[in-house]
Amino acid sequence: MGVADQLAVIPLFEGLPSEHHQTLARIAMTRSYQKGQMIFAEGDEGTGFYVIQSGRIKVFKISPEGKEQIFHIFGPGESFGEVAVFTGQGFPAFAAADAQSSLLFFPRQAFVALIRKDSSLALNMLAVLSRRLQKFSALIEDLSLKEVPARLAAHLLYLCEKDLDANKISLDISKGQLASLLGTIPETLSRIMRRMSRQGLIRMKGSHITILDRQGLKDIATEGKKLT
Amino acid sequence: MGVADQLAVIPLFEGLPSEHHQTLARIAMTRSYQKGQMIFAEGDEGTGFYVIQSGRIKVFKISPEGKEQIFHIFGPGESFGEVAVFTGQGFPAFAAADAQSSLLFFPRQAFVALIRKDSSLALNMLAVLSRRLQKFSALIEDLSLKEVPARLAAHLLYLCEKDLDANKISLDISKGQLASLLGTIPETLSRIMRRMSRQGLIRMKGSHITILDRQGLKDIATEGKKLT
DNA sequence: AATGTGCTTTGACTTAAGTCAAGGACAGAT
DNA sequence: ATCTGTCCTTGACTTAAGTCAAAGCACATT
Repeated sequence: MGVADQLAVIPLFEGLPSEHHQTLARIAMTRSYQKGQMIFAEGDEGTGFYVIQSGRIKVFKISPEGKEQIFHIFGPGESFGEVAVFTGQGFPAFAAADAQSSLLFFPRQAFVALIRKDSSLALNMLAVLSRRLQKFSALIEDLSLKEVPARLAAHLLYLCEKDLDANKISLDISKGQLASLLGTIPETLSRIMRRMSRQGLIRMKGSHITILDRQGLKDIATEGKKLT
Repeated sequence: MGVADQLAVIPLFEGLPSEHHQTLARIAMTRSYQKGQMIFAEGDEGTGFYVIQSGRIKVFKISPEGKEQIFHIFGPGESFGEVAVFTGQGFPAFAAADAQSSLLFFPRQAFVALIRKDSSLALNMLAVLSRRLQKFSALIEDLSLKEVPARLAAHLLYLCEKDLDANKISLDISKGQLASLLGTIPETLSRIMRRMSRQGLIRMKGSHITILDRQGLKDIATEGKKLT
């Protein structure tokens, strides 16, 4: 399968005329990254953006004391680094490979030229950014208005909807990373998970989590209901 | 001055051919709001977005316990509510008038049709959303990685750059609102301001703040330097 | 099986920030 | 000038969550 065919099925490029997929494929450059390798740093000049072919990328910030807040973990078919393309300023965060990854890099100039010609591409991009803004809103809300148990409960429910695996979740990231994604630290996460287990809300075995009381979690996630 | 001329000078519509300003003016509808009046609620269907002619609008969320987090306070020439236009889902937050305000409402369908025809408009909108994403990134970083004194210090420095009023700031929002914007509560804000005064970093008199030690504030905002 | 390295858990402690409740201060209305 | 409501400040207290340090586990490598 050629690059153009891969592009045709990812949301950002969906519904475009296939000659545009050809053009996109022509301007894209493949880049590979080892697990742990940095893709760009906060402040780096935004010379283009990336689409993930395979692997996993985390976008994050680090405090002066070294604490890390993960903004988002992206998987195949998703894009990142677009913001810098349109603001003309540097990247607002760090990006690093979370696993061996293969990315497509789209250089800024060429891509902007393309977007000028194809309003569907522009609209798709607007939809992608809008959805990201929505996610960020949710994260801001969580960080400032909810406590950690509520964030964790919401996240578990989200995972189990996504995987629609009935009630079983298998974490594909480490618990340390999950903590950072939820804006907390591993110790706190661990303690809260234990409390949830004790209360019969979940069962835990390594990276496998079973949801035992969906309603109970919902109450903690949305209502102000407390975890004892 | 007609609406079209007003539109010509706001960032979102800058650089467009003037016949497009005419068209935009034709699809826009003027709406007025009293101070305190709700413009839309979280979850409301996103039938269009708004541009501010005059007044001030706050976009915010509320926790089940009633605590409020302000996401952004928008002034004349700025737009809000765009996200719902492009995701097709409901508004992700609340919006209310913070003062008597006059807004231009752009209905979704008509606006999307326009954006399809004019790629400069699309690019402008991409820039606006990208910049917002950048702001949100900064807010997330602040909320999860920094403590309140650092957020306040950063905000004060930001205000005094914006107004470039040498070292004097006059808050145009209440301290309660400032607290909500910084993700905290009035009591905490008050205490931290007092500590900053004691340390000779700022002088406070009602809603007038003078920055006495810019470097000291910078150290607190960016370095992990503590406020005693 | 033994070793080591990197996660995860646990406990004891500290701390930033929130809650509750009581005064002040200030502005507009009377 | 006085009232009255709203916002701001202050103090005493509580609490969620972070820090530090020490085990415990688990998996991969030798």
